[in-house]
Formats: sequence, C-alpha cells, structure tokens
Amino acid sequence: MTDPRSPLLVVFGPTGAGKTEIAHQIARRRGGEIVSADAFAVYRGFDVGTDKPSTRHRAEVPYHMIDVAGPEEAFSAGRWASQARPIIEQIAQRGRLPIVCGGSGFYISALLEGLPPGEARDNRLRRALSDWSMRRGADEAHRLLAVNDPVSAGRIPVGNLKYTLRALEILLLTGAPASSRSIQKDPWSSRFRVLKIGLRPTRAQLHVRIEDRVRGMLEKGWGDEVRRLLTIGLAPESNSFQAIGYREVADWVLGRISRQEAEEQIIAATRGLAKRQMTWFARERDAHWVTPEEALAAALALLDDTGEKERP
RNA sequence: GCCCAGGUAGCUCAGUCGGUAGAGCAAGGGACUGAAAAUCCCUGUGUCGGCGGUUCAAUUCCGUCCCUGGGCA
Repeated sequence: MTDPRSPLLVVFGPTGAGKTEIAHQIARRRGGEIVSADAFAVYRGFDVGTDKPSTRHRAEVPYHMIDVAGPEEAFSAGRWASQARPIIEQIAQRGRLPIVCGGSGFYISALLEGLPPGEARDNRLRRALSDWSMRRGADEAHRLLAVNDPVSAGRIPVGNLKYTLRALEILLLTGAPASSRSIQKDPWSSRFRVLKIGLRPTRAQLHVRIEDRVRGMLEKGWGDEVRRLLTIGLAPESNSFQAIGYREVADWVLGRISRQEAEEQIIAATRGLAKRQMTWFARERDAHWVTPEEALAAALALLDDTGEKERP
C-alpha cells in the first residue's frame, strides 16, 4: 500500500542543533522548500540575532515565513499557522517537498494540530486587562479567574500573570471558560504524510554549539543591528525585542554592561531556551529522534521509504 | 614590612549575640491550546580558607599561617 498523500517533512530540535543546515541539505537533494518555524525570524531587521539563513542559502533554496512582519508588529502562533498553511499547500501542489524547520514548538503544533477557533488575540481587551491587573495586582486577577473558570485557575500558577490574563481574555471573548475548549478533530495536517525528525544533541554538544553561535553572532555585527533597531525608534517593549539576546546587546551597545557580560548572559539565556525547547519537544512521541550527525541520512531514508516500502 | 577589609553553594554575597547556613544568578527537572527565543512552577550538603586553642558544642570567639583587594612605607 502506498500513501497517496504528499509528504510534509518537519524538522525540529533545540537551538544550535543544526536544524537549518540539515533542512537545507534535504531541500537541495529532494527539491524542497523550507518553511521557517521560528517565532522571531518573521521580523524584518532581526537578522544576525535570529540566525536567519544566509543569502547564499536563500539563493539555493526557497525560504518562507522569514521577514514577513515589521519589527514593531505583534505576531502570534495563530497568525503564523494561518499564513504558513497555504504556503505549504502551494509547495506541495508544485510537486516540491515542503520542509517545516524550526524551534518554535508552539508554532509547529498550531500548524499541525491547530488552535481552538474564534479566540484570536484581542489587543484592546488585552490592554484593558493588563491595565486592570496593574492596578489590582496579579493575585486579584487570579482570584477573578478562579471564580469564573476554576479549572483554568487550578492549572495556572498565581505567579503566571500572562496565562491568567489570557484565560480571562478567552472568557470575555467567547463567554466560555478556557478550560472547556478543545481542538478540532481531523486537523489540517491530516491531508499530508507528516514525517517528523527530532534532533537530539547531547547536552555537552549543545553547550559548545551555543557558545560558538553566540560568539559568531556578536562578531557578525549583532551590535550594529541592535543600534539600527534602536535608531529607528523600535520600542524595547516590542514583541520582537523579546528575542533572546537583543536586550543584552542593547545594554552593551548603550554602555550599561560590557561585551563580555552580554556574551555570558546571552549564552546562559540561550541554554535555558534550548532546555525549554527539549522539554516541549519531548512530547513528540511519533517523531524520529536522531542525533545531529545521523539526521540527514535518516530524513532521506524516511522520505524514500515511507508509504512505498510496504508492497507484498 | 606595617595597617585595614575580606576569604561561606559554580558566581555575587547575606547570616549565625557559639548549637554545622540562605538569597539572587548559574545549573538541573517540569508546564505550556493565539505574546512562545515569551511566561511560569519545582530543586540548594557547601572541608562556612588551612592548622591549632577555648568550649559539652566553633563556620561563628582567640591565636597563627596562607590567599585576595585597598592603603602606608
């Protein structure tokens, strides 16, 4: 039996695992196009610090979902998924291989599994809730949630104001508690033969790669990039500016800390990110988990085998 | 050489009026349903610089030595 559905390759793993290079090699060998699943590569002007693919890479293989938003915009997982889906469909229609590659697990699950409908972020409401909680405090916000949606309140720690406010936002937006929501069956991704490759480097390997990566970024002009962003008046509270390292580089550029301190802080923050990413991806039970070294061969074998090997 | 201030968790430090110690950061583990590279939760045994002394008991007091920083020569 062969699976008539076209393949959709998904490559994920922690920062510094080498996802980009592997996806790029696969794309070159199998006529693929890459859809970046990266929450910060979407922002224009955030290049060095987000480790966007080089111009050489982009000339060799089409890349999507990069530079699709202004640096001052507030992006979201939902917006990313709804933009990425038609792109992936079109790649497949062209007879090419769509390769989703990135470290933003939440974005990938929004793409593959979907999100509850009708609950897009509401900036006005969000602002109002935020102002209200500023005056009344996080405890009071959590208490309000506990009264109206005790299940969600039980799941969200009092200290997590961001989650508390989102649950309240959903409540006000839909009239139903966040805890009663569910994701639709028959997700968008079921039209594809989804092949997941999970990269799992060793901790030691990861630490070395992260250090090299951060040092490399600083050498490639990260400081100038941040200076430029500050010059155009980008507010440091912008969503885009929450990307790891940008605040530290800004502190360095503005003379508040030394370059050495910035480097150390960024490395530590990046390690923390990698750890959280691995925790998130650990749920991917149906993924093919491989080391960075075996990833390319494993992915190619998977693409060749799946769905066609099972003849009598 | 002398004087002063320090030597406590990987780092920066707090503390014990003598009953073997705790914060932040780091590190490790976890959660995650439209801000996600975000946000949050959990985890702290370390010759309390070395050696002696006093004491039932010293990291805490005393002596001495070593190391670090500052000052005076």
